[in-house]
This record gives sequence, C-alpha cells and structure tokens, in this order.
Amino acid sequence: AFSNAFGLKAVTWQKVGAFTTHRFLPKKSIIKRAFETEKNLYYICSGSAGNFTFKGDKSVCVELCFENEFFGDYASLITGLPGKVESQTLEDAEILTIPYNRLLAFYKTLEPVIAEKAGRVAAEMLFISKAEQLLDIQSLTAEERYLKLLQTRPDIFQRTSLKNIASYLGITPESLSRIRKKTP
Amino acid sequence: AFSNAFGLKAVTWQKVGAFTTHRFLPKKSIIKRAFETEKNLYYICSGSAGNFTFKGDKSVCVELCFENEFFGDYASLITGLPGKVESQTLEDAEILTIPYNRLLAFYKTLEPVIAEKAGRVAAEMLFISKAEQLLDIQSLTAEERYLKLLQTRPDIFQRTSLKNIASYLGITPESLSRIRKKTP
DNA sequence: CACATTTCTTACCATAGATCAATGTTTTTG
DNA sequence: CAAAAACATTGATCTATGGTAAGAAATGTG
Repeated sequence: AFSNAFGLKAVTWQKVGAFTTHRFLPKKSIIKRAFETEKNLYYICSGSAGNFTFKGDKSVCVELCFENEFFGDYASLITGLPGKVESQTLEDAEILTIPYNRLLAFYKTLEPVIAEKAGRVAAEMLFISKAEQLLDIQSLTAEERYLKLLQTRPDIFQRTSLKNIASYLGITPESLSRIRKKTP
Repeated sequence: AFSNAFGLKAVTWQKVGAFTTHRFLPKKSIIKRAFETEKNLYYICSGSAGNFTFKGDKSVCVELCFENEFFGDYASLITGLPGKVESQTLEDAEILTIPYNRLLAFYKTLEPVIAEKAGRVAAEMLFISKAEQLLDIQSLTAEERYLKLLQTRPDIFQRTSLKNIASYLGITPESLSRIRKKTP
C-alpha cells in the first residue's frame, strides 16, 4: 500500500505488513485517547482521521489526515510519553495499525542505515509540515488561512465538517460561516 | 562546544569544527534574509537569535534561540527551498556557522548509520518542539501562553525585548503590557 | 419512515485583543 | 554627552472573533 515511503522499498514495506493489523473503523471511532501513550503508527488506506485537543471546553482539531497518509500522535510515539491529543476517525476508515515496537524491532533486522534513514526522512517531513502549519497561524489572518486551505485542499471541504475545519483553522464554526458568506 | 548532540560523540563534533566559522555578531545582525535559501546550520555559543516573519506589515518572532542551541531556518535547510523567515541576532552573539553541504559531505565519511541517526534525532527534536509550540497556540489563551513562557523560560524576559516576546506569544506589545500589569 | 441528533447558518450581544495616540523611559549613536 | 531612535506603558476607542440562542438543514438511528 505505502510503496517507497521514507526511502524504504516496496518489498521492505511488504514485510512490515506481516505484523500490521487491518481494520475498518466507523466514523468518530476513537483511536487513541488524550493523555494515553501512543504505541502504534497508523496508515490510512481510505477515509480520514484527525488529532484533537481542547481549548477550555472546546474541542480543537490540530491535525487532519486522509487516505494514503501515515497518521498518529507522533510526539507521543517519539518521546514515549503520554500525548496530549485524542486521535479519531472523521469518516468511515480503513486503517492499518503498525505496532511501533514491532516496527523498531523490524528496523533492527534491516541494514541499520536503512532504518535510520527512514526515521530521518519521516521526522523531517513531520517537521516541515508542522513548521508550515505554525507559520501559517502566526503570519496569516483567519480569512487568509481559510482561502489557503480552500486552494490547497479543496477536497477537504467536501469530506470534513465545517466545525472541524473551523477549529483546524483556529476559529469557531460561526466565524468560518461568516468568512464563507463574505468570500464567495 | 556541542558535545554529544544528536548522538554524535564529542570527537566527531571536533572534526566538524575544522570547517566551522566562528563569528561575533552585534545585536540585530541579519544572518539570513527572508526568501533566501539557508545554506548553513548555526550554533549559538553566546547571545541569542530569532527567526522572524511578517503578519501584514508587522514583524512576528516565530522562534527564539539562546546560547548552546543550534539555530537556523531548518525548513529551508532541509528542503533546499527559499525559506520564509528572516534570521537575526537579538543580542550580541558568538556564532558558529556550519556550511550544510560540508556537514553532509562530512557525514558521508562517517559510518552512514551514524549520520542518518544524527539527522533523525535532530529532526525529531525539531518536530517535537514545533508540535508543542503549535499546540500551545491552538489550545492556550494569550495569558496562559505568557504564564507558561514565564514559568519555563523566565530568563527570556531579562534578555529579550517585550516587543519580540509579545509577537512570539502571538499578541501585540500593548496586550502583553496589560497582561503583565494584571498578573504580578 | 419518523424521531433524535448533529451540523450549519444567522442574528444579536460580549469581549479579548488590536489600533491609535500620547507620554515617559531606555538604548543607541554621532 | 546630547539628540535621536526604539521601547514600554497607559488610556481611549475599535474590531474581529467569541458566546449564546434559535431555527433550518442534514444526518443518523430505531
């Protein structure tokens, strides 16, 4: 499914498949609760998932992932500490669960350089993505962030509730509604 | 200077020193302009530095770094694309400049696994740090962010202008001034 | 299919934080 | 050292966004 990701060959990923669980989860299934430690890496075959936290008593979507993307509470996975986010599906989803300790053990059976490279490439991608998300929030207005998301990921608006999109953009559903009304 | 960082031995870093430039830069020196591509990694021996972007016509500090920390426009360094931020010193600073292509070439003289591991550890640290910064902005109020910074990095307030701290917290200097007046 | 739940929109008011302006303070610089 | 620049604070507004509420639309469910 995830051929060549992180510089690993398809044949290598096939071996990962041996200890990977394949599940169909309905919409709004909780994958990992807040303050639990993440033990798995996930791959979304179809559907979508998100990471959520709270601002006061309001749920905030901090990450959105779709089919053919890896997913999880990476901060918790990397540090081994309890993560602050709750992970859940946003649509019915087909998800691969890759136990992280099994993945690390498998890495040790490879040439070590291959495994470290995969880890480096993955971590670099995560960093680039987070850095851009943060820079957007710091340098763009709510309306600019909406327009950027609309241009770069128009499909998201067909698949995710405006409520989640609003919190992902850092605003309330009401504000998003007003922005949408203003910008046809 | 930077012993054992990223899982590299002190003796390895000593060899990096051979192609590292040592400079003293006065306060507010520009290290890299916005929209240029970063070619170097920096290490701050003393003083401090920050990365800046603009929100409309206002300068926003998106990163603060101090002595004994690595520094740079990592997103640009990793992707090789022009970066959006301007890097500059915030105090008089003693800075090591490590040309990235020389660093990568040096990596190739090591056991490859060592180099990849260093890259992985570095990227993971950057990711963790950005993810936390983003989560704070999305889940905390301005006052909560101020209090968190005050608790975790009280020294910053002795060394950096409140103007920069305010923009780092995502607020104006006036708002920070009012928050400080309110919370003694 | 009918009922319940959630989502989306709209309206109205409240508020955190922004903006503008004035003033005092500190820092920089010639 | 004195003038200029940058910074910090305060007060008086202004505004974007939040909060609340209510109804319409969509979706989920027995």
